Amino acid sequence: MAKRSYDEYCGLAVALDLLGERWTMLILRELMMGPKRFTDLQVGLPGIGTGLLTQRLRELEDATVIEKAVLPPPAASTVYQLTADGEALRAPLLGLTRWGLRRMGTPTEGQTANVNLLAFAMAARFNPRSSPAADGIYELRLGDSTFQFTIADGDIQIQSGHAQHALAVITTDMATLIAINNGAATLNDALSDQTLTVEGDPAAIASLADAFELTPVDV
Amino acid sequence: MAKRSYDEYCGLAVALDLLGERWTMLILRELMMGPKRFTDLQVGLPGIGTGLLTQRLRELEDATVIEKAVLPPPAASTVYQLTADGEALRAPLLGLTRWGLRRMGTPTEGQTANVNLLAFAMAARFNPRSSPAADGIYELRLGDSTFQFTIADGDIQIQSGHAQHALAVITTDMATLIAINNGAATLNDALSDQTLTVEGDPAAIASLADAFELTPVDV
DNA sequence: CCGAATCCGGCATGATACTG
DNA sequence: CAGTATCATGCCGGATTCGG
Repeated sequence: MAKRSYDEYCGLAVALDLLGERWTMLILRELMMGPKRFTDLQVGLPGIGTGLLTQRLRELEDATVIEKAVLPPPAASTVYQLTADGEALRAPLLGLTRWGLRRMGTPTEGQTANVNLLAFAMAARFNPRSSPAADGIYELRLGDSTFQFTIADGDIQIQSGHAQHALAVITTDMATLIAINNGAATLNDALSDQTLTVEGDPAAIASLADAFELTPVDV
Repeated sequence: MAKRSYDEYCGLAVALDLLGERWTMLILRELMMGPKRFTDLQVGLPGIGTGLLTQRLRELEDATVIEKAVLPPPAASTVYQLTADGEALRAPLLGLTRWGLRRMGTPTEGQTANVNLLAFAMAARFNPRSSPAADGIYELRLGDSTFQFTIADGDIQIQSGHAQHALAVITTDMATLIAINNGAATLNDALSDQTLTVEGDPAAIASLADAFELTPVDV
């Protein structure tokens, strides 16, 4: 039984034949934050059935967009992770995410919001055409979770976990990030009432504000 | 009856709630080449039913991604065109297209290939990070069809129709573009057997080859 | 000829229960 | 934990029809 296809000699049609099915791009979003297990993916994608997740993972694996890997002992659990082909989707998917961000206000009743999604939203704000002044490694602490941002060469990478040699460590909470994201508060507001604090290079926050297209801050 | 939604506070999920349904992004691809009528869209999207096209157009219109416009007399036909919100999708969609291009070989039996799709594929090859040396307006003649490329500021626009003050006019045919796109031939090959010719600024072709990530040419 | 509504068979999806 | 099996539902694809 042949898969449904647009059957057009067009890059977009070919890409969508694989990525355009329901849930597929959101699975890749999850994996852009680092390797994940089957169950972790399920948690990050409320509403997907186990059967559909299995099918999507197999399609992506067959297309060499993701691959299975076995973590070293003692964990020894199998995880899914992006291949080089999958990594190449980071920029366009972040572009779509940037576009979607502008259409979001405050989370509505029933809308899932969690630290992972907010950290990802932050990463998507990064402007690939910003000056390289913001290049470097940063750590974001959001409630109990920690993320690492790596900015280099007009690209941004986000991983869950601690950063090794961060230029700056940013500590804040979900409510503050939501407010900054939808324009209800500025970075300056958050800095002055200490709902967002920065340790490390004080100049870093100014470069980041520029790269993330936030209102300029007083350093 | 509420529309199906991922219900996540995430830019990508919000974008896909609108754009992730079948055909939607391909409709936008069609409109990225200029305003089109209902029937022209149908022709460019083999397999879509009239009902589904109507529904998708309405969804996109309600979301202010596209809008209806009435052409001035004597044409006086209604066309669909991108709004500013829709234009903002150009870069991410071209990014997805670039990704898909690398997964295409020669057109398979039953796969639709036409001048519009090939011109679009060419536009998608453009590297937004290339040097501004290629900035300008170009005309591409492909069989009986003519397209205009406008390169400026790291963005490329493609429209069907003649260009006004083109730096160069490139004339070629579908077979040649397909071969160049999938690496079966180089630009140099095509230039030497005259299956691709350039009128105008001879330096333009070298800049274009760089911006489109083709093998360098001997000028 | 263009734009759109309706009907319907078939397939994709979502939810749940079950298994190694 | 990592899937497989099953089934009800609803979306999609194609044909037909209808008004401007």
